[in-house]
Amino acid sequence: MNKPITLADVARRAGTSTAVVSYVINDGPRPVAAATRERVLAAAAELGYRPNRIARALRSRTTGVVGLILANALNPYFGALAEHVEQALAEHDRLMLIGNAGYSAERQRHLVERFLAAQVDALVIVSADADDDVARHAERAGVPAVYLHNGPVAGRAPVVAADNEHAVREAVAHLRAHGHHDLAFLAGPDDAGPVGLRRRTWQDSAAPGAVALRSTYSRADADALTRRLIAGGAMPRALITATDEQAVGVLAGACAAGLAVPADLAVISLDGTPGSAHTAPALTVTRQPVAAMARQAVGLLFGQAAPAPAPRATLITRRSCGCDPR
Amino acid sequence: MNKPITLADVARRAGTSTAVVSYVINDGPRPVAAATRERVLAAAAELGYRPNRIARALRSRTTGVVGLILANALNPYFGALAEHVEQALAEHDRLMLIGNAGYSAERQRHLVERFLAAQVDALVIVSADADDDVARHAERAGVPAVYLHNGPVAGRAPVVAADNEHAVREAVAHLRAHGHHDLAFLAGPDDAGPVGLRRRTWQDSAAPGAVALRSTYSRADADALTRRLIAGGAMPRALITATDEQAVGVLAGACAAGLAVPADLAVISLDGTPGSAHTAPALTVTRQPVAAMARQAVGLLFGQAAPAPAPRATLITRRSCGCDPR
DNA sequence: CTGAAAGCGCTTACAG
DNA sequence: CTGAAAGCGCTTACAG
Repeated sequence: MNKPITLADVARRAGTSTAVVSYVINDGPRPVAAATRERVLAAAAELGYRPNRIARALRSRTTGVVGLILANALNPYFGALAEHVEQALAEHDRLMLIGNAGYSAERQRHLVERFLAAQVDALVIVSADADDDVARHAERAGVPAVYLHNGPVAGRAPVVAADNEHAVREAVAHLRAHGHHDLAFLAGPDDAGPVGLRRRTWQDSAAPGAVALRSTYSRADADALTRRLIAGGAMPRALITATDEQAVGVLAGACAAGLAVPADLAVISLDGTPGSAHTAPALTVTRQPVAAMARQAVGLLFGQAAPAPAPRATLITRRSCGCDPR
Repeated sequence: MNKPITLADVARRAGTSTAVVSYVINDGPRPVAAATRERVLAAAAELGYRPNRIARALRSRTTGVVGLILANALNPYFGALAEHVEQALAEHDRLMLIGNAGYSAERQRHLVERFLAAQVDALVIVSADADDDVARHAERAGVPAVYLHNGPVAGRAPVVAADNEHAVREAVAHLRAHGHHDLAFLAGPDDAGPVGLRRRTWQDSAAPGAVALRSTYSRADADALTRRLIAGGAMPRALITATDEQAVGVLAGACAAGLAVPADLAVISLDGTPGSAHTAPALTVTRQPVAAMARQAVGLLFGQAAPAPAPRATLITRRSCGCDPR
């Protein structure tokens, strides 16, 4: 509660001006004599000086804070993305403000406004709605923005996404190698974003005539759908799920209905979150390169990375496709 | 990129002073004549004025930002907590800075310093290490802090936790009602924090002589432990797991080793995250009142809630204990 | 009810 | 290499 030490306090103690103290603390932009620098550093240390970032932000128009907007914070795939964004940001000595859109375009817009009002230096958007180019608001305010995983294709802001087609082709090839010819696909509620791309790739490469199964991205919905399909005798023998959350729901539904995975149903999921290694049975997945994606997005924000080729997922074979690691 | 509108711009346009504009924008602290207020509001709207929060923060020494430190952001239980904290904060019109300690006391200390330097108005700490009373640093800086779920018992900052003993007793009673006498317990790596309390409650109420099983809070570890126990013929018939992550690992290990849940092994977990409803088989849990906990913690920060009784978990029976909802 | 002005703690031309 | 000073955009006593 004791009043904080300011630059002026340090300057007084070191017998110099605030300008010089600032130069020492920030290592620039002007040189300082070695002896003076020592005195300043000593004074700062003795006083326990900590710069007031708010004052610095007001003056230099940069807060050191980046906003992350998440389509849905409770989905572990997005959680993993957030985690890697935080790490990449920490390496740039930036703090992360987080907001959860909960799959709502309106909440997403609201968050963008709030974050801009908070004077974030930049925005990373894992969009809840690829049709709504919210990055425009940031652009208008002169704040750089980048979409991660999902964003409007026609917008001005860059979109960092994985090579979704590649992942699907890996899954298709692997299931075929297991001898499956009819490959079903559990898509999202609509064909927006990366999941739409995954659905279309499956269609083109594996099942031109088939119609995709659909559910929301919640475990509950995929679980319920699975039970319904099994009850109606309409469950396919081999299934690719667009996301891990859906795969987990499928496993739950199959278990509840007494259907054996992989004996009666082979499953491959396309996210590959860490949790997929410990389902019952363990999920075969294409593991999306979330760390690389996060790093690329943050790099773009700090002008360090040129637009790079989309990172590719790796196929991780486990039990659910019919492989048996034992 | 066009230069932002300031208070002064609005004042000029409305033909008044910046003081009056400020009074209008903030609805106080001085009254303003209705006519003047109208002019100001009109000018602000026409200009598209948005207050600069940084300047406001420097002057009023309050940023509208609260820091949340998470023991481990990738654990869905903590994720759910974070989600509810964000919601409670949004209701108070506060933004949330988030940091992940990754179970490291050192990273946690570092985050506290970073957040204090960023001038957060308050701190919510889901502590990675109950022995390290990091809230003291905040207190010294005059920043209110509250621990959530886990924190030092002897510290000055309040700790908001659920009634852990109650949850354990519910689980014990339910397993007994299923006819189980020997109840094993999967605890954490040590007895710190809420999990320690859960372990001791199990010990006292169900198995005074027994020794608890232990693993870290990762699915991988609980999975591996389970396989080892099964391979060694040492798997108990009824198990309470301290956390959902461990329960999920147990289910995965049991499935991999061909052990049937609940026929050969009954399981109850003590977190009750949303995901527990869709495991294979579905987990019976005591659902911790995370929303109430988050709300209580945030309430304490804003001086709205007196220390309240610890919220209690509810038992949700599903398949893994031997109940069959069908 | 309103206005002129100080000041929050920094950064950065500018002058020396 | 260093210092005196302006100014970032607000809020808030203070005087009227």
